[in-house]
Amino acid sequence: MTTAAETMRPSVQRAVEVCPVEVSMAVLGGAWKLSAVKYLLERTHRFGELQRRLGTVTPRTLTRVLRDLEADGIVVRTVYAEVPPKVEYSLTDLGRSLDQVVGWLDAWGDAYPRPVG
Amino acid sequence: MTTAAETMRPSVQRAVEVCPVEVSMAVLGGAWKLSAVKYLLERTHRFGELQRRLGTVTPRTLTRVLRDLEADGIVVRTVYAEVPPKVEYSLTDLGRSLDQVVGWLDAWGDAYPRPVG
DNA sequence: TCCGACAGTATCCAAACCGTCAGTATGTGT
DNA sequence: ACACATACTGACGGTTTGGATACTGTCGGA
Repeated sequence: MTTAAETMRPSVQRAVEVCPVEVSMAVLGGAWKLSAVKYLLERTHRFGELQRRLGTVTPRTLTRVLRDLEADGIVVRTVYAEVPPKVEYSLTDLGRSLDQVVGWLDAWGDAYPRPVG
Repeated sequence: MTTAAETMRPSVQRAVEVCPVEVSMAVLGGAWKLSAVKYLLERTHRFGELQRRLGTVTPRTLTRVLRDLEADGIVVRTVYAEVPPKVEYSLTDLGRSLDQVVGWLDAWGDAYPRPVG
């Protein structure tokens, strides 16, 4: 049999040993991840669409980000057997369950420096 | 004059250029950070208390985590001129404003692998 | 015939992150 | 005399993360 722990990415596994919040941060932390999720909450995107909306991300990095999110069960990757290639990214139920927090973190980040001065 | 941007840590500054959610992750992302905040939401802690509650964190790492949180306006560090040294860490208003999200992320992380298996 | 769009890969490189180990200073307890 | 507790700091190193740059293959359009 295969337990969930065996297929988890190393950083997530480590987090499980420590604290639930660490698990969340292991899955959602890191550059571009939540921005990508934020756009995917809007609607399904193609690879190039995400790249353009994120602005300065390189294809190499975006690929890694999306592959991690896929491995963690947040996004689904759908490949169409067409030429030129067409690949769509959308959220799983688990990914959609992030709607609230992402909205919250977006608002908090937007207001961030202001409480200081 | 001094703008907020000038005193921000580099990773936070970069995030500001990208997206508000990235700002949140720049401030809150990384090992031990949200776990520390979680305990500090309970009450003020001394350095050693936090270290023991976090379990396997090294003093070196914990220091860096707390210094970052201080620089980002999340925690306050109070040093008492005593021997042996006594240092207390507590949350700022901004830090306390994380109560909801931390609770949410803790719950989400706790439930995490179950939706899959 | 050559160019661009598409969704990436390959390879290399730099910075950030996090950990280990050793050491600091001072006062109390045995 | 010696260890212990406290809250660190410094030097160093490995691993992970993220970025720069160049390249792949196929098709439709100019």
